[in-house]
Amino acid sequence: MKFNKLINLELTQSSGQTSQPPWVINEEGEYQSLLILKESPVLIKLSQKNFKSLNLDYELPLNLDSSLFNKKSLEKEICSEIVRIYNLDFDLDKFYKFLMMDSKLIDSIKFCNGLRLFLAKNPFECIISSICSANNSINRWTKSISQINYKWGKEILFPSGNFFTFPTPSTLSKVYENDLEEYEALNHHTEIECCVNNLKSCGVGYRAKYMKKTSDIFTNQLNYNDIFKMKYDEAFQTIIKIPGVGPKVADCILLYGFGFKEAFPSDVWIKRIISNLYFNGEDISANKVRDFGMDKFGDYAGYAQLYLFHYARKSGLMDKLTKI
DNA sequence: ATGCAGGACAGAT
DNA sequence: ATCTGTCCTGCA
Repeated sequence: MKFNKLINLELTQSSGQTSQPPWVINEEGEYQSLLILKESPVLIKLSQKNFKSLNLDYELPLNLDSSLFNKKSLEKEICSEIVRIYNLDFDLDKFYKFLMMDSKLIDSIKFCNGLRLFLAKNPFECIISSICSANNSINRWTKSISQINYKWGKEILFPSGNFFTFPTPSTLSKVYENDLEEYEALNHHTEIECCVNNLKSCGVGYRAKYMKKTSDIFTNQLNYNDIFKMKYDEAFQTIIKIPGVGPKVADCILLYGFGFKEAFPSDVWIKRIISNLYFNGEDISANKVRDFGMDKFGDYAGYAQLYLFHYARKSGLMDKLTKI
């Protein structure tokens, strides 16, 4: 299958969006991920020769009776899910015309050409990823999330290898928080050094308890599907009550997990960039940056944040701002 | 080796 | 309402 849309897959994958860690690259250079669809779990393989199109191949699980499903409707489902995750229906050319109206933003187009939103395949994975990303580096939170995925996800066998679903809120809520808790629960029947079946062993640090509490809330109180039905403000007020979720993480969850494109996640980098471009380098609060971004960019706020961040990163603007 | 980067939060103003 | 110190880990 093929999608004729402008997209830079590599850039989109590596841009640090907190929906999920980057997909796994195989020997052929394809980006692979397990998707759970109504018809069946499928292993997706994406590749591209140039930024004008995206090629899709897929595999079904081993030991699956292929007479049980309809190939046509499965492929239709796969396509609409890929269009959704990579936001392929978003009109990038129109967005670029919008950026061109601001002389400070024009350069971002050539640095970020084909960069798209990378939306969650699973909102809960995005919630946990976003909590993990707080006060953390991209490299570290993606490794932690991958470990959580294979330690407590359900394994599914494909011809190309084995992949794991992301654990459910219920499963994650029951995982030990740290090695000591695990050690006690096992009545000391093992060395504490061997206790790695716990959240902290994934390198999440003090975020372990936030993740456990959050998992419990989504098991017993909150259905994340309700968030999709809300308006942005209500969704923000709901999600910011989650432990480990402040304004920045809430906006990441709303943007990458639920597709609220009017969200403008304001971290220190966005703050430095906005301050440098629009406030003469003056020190402004994260809240003011958020208000400014949402007001200036409207429904393009999420994309503007993405483009500003990577433009600054690639153009060397960030290095310049760090040295101040 | 110590110091620092990165948001949320509790406690204080 | 706004500020300060603390939380954990990986990397200079």
